[in-house]
Amino acid sequence: VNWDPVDQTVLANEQVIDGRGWRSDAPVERRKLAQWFFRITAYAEDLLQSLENDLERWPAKVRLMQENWIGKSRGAFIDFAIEGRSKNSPEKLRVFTTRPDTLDGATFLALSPHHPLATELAASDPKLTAFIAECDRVGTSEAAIELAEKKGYRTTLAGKHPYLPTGLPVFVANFVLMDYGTGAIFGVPSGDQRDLDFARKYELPVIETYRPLDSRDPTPDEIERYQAKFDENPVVSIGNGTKRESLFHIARTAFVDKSDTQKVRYTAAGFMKEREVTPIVAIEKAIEWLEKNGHGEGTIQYRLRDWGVSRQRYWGCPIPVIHCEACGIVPVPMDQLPVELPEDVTFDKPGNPLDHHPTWKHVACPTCGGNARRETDTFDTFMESSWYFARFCSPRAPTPTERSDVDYWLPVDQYVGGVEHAVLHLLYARFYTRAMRAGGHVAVDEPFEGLFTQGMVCHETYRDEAGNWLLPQEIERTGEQAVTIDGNRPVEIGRSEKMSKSRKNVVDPANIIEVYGADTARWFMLSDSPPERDLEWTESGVEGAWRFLQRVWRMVDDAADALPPANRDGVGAAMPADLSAAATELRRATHKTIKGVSEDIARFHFNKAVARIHELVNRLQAENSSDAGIHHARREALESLTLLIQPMVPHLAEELWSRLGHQTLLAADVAWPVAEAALTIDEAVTIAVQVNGKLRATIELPRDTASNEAEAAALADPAVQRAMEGKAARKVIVVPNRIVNVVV
RNA sequence: GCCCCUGUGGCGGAAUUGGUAGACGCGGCAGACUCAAAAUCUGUUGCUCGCAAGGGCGUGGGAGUUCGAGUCUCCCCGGGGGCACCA
Repeated sequence: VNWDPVDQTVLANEQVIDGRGWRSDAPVERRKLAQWFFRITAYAEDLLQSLENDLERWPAKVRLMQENWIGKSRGAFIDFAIEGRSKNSPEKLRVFTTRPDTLDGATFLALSPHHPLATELAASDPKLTAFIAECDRVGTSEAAIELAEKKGYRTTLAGKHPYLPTGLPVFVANFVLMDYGTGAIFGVPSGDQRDLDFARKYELPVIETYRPLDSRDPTPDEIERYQAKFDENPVVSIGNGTKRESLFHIARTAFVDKSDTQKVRYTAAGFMKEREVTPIVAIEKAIEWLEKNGHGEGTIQYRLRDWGVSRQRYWGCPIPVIHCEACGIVPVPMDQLPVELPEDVTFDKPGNPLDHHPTWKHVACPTCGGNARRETDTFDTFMESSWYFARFCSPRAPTPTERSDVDYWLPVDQYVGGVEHAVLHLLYARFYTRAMRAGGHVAVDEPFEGLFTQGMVCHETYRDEAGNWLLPQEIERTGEQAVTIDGNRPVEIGRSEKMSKSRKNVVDPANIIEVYGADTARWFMLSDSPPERDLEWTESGVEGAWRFLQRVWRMVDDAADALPPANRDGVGAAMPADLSAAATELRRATHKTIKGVSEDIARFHFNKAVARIHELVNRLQAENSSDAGIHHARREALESLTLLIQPMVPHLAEELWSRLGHQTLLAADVAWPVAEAALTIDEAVTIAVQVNGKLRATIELPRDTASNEAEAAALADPAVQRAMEGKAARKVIVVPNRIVNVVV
């Protein structure tokens, strides 16, 4: 773990900045601590499989992020015989590799500084002890790793290659991780850039294992030039004990290719007869050979690590465990749960207040009654969010869940959240649900059937000449420039970013609601951009939304008195049988809008739904017919409009409903409108006519006009004839109700 | 470094999934109303040549497939995100 020696607490990777604690600025150490973990790795395969099979309504991006995070790798354990070891160390060193096919090129072995063998060697080697301590001082942050040099310490041990005479010196190396694979690796400089860099540094040979099929052998001239360049670190190639020529193409760049389609040529490959195969095939051949000859076995490794849930914090749920000298670790008995936090804690010194508390941690052992110590670590904050949805189904139940309730409600039909939880909350909750299933608390595997990841709200950033961040209301914009409101100091306009308190690019919803009302704020947010994308908050955009809502109100208010009486039961009045053409056209517009908006909302395309509503309003305002039927059609249109905007602007919609003469409550009493199918289809269609793929005319035809008639109509169009320049049509493509393309 | 997404007017974004590119909104321009302004309304608004009629060009760049490409394929460039001593 990352340990902050000043604050005396574990830090998450995100809280380590340039190798130092984010608050204390002290160099972070790596420390081995007794911590509680949840064995999420036991579900690695299950979690991975369900990503593909059970989460169709999750965004592909989130599924991919989880897939990468779980990080499944097919590979092999290889056991190398070790020479020069002490009597009680194991005979063989086991390494993990995803590329057993490159075994020919192995020229060294490397251990993690925390590998048991390294620890053992360090006991009698002060220099190695110092080297390991140095490795520990380097933080685990990205920046620290970037800066850290790849360093190795050459031990007196040597590994034996399974079938080649190559000697394999054993290093302890700072870049080998203890918690992935076996904590030991074999190095293949020709097939891995990092191994190549390492080989250069410690003057290890580079042995080719495979090369592109189309590569040729180097000419003597090239070898000479190559040798001149790298004479201090010669590249040699040995296959089956026979000396080969130097390999210029791996001089500086390792050849790393793991294609499952592209074959490569293996230059030696003692584990198979074939020479030209894909690496994927070669990997399986190598595993076969290892297993048959007792040098190792095929395996699958995951990058996913167990979930460390211990926190040295006061604000958390105490981990319900008691440590007893005599009985070991004892769970707190059911009847003593929940363990409650003491309220008389102090925060006057660094570290965990629960640990400092004079009495809280001293308890009797539930098993033997002797003196025992309560666990003072608390659970990670992600614990609670991992199962709240199950608890919410029956919040007052005496048990964690009530099966009849969770069976009824779960899984969650539609979950909405930010993508930043892709490999935090969303992964933990999936794991936790599986654990709850195993414990009989729920019956489902997956907590969230559908997932929608919405974007962030963004705003421009502003700073004064001193570099201080300014709130949007502290500045005044004029075109491209901006000045402070008070002192007319110049303001630098920065790029738009996710709203945050630290950058002050926030807009207080209370102000917006005060000036424009909540309906306007909602309407703008929904209309501006698709919800999965970031939203750029702009004053002018809000103004526009506000203007539109004013327009809708005026339109309904002006029209209401001339309409036929409202239908007490709901939408619309009975339509007269002999509707005018204009009225029918208006009805079509209404019903097409109902259909479109309903579909858009179901697909989360709120901005498109808003656009359609705009179109209907524009259409209604342009309507200037005055026959009797139009008033019926208008009532239907206005009431439908009111219903369609209700989910987005509920206050306005309720007012409109009332103004339209209704006594009922729109939100509670009135059903969502249903489009009449016959009215959602136009009788005439506009068909585009192309000549050689270029648009030359559009023609109006009745819907479903026969292809030969559409063709004739297209060819008769003067603009089309002009474009054809008197030539005969060689070919005419007709797509019904859509397009006619004339090829001349 | 590896993996993924993305690129459309001045801006946010549409485009029935291979069939009229730019819906709708913001912004701009012109006009009406007004003593004037605000508000509102009308028209116009991809670029370009043209008095006009009418052309030409156009979805980051280049090639390809197709009667037809924003949409499909390949290469390149830009932007964003995820992972990262993972052997």
